[in-house]
Amino acid sequence: MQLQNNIRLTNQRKVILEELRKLHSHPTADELYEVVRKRLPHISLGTVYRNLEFLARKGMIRKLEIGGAQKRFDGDLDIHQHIRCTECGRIDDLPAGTAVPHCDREILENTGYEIIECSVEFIGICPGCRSRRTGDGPKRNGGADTH
Amino acid sequence: MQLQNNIRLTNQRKVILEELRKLHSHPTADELYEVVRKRLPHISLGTVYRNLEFLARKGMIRKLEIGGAQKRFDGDLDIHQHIRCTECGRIDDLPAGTAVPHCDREILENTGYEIIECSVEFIGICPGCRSRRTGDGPKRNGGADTH
DNA sequence: TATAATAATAATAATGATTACTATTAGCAA
DNA sequence: TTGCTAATAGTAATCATTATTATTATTATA
Repeated sequence: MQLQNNIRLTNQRKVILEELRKLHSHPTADELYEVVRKRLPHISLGTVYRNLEFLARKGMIRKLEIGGAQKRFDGDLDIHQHIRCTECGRIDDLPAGTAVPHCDREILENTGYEIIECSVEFIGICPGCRSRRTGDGPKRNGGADTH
Repeated sequence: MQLQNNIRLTNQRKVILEELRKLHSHPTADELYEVVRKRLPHISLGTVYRNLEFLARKGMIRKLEIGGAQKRFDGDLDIHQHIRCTECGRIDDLPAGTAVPHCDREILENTGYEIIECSVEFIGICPGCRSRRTGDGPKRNGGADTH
């Protein structure tokens, strides 16, 4: 069995893909590594990095084109935008159609760029961090979950 | 003379701010370091990093909330969006009003986030890289400059 | 099924960007 | 001027990611 032509199905690759698709937290490579390690205790972090890049290149997962110190990945291929918390780095999905940029095609063409994608990212403070600042809410990662 | 209350005006800080404001290339810390070094040959890279963070925190420059491996800074405080080349990392400005996202305020409020800003980033391939791929154009960083 | 070709792996080293540390210097208020 | 202290230069440390390499596992084919 193969994932598709020319793609070897290693157990590591299968588990990485399965676990990423289960999560809705847009994990970094090391976050996913910790999850995958519960099923494959001897997997190496490099394997997680390599497969995330590989799967993204094959179009099977999304590598998020957003800010922040670490790369983040998304198993959900449906078009949707994100909102990121500046305090804790948490990323939530926005429902499809929430933020549709008005792209003036002519002006874009005037820049000479060949457009590949448009990324709309909202930046704010998540419910968890907001209540943590006032001290009366959930202590960690509490609050809204758009899933 | 001070930049404003509680802000010491060191020569390094002054030069960093001046040079960043002159540039329209959204430089990384090390790119700006190379420029500043021409005026202050003994300045340290750490000083550039520290002051860029400092000036951004004071609202005197913008730290760009966009993708890519390195942080980038902008001396232009006017609201405008960017377009980034996936091949060379070059970032150009889009004219104000080019990409105005349709933000459904209600839906955003439903996520519970306190919105700080909305970043619209177009991702594509710049004219320089496009012609480099076909081999008939400018060899480095040629092409559109929206300034 | 056995075998060969080679892609993928684990472990580790190396790299690149950024931050932290520390003794010294310099900006600014009195 | 003097003193307080933030800022600096130089360097080390950290963090995320990529590269290296010997070994293992997957797949195509005999």
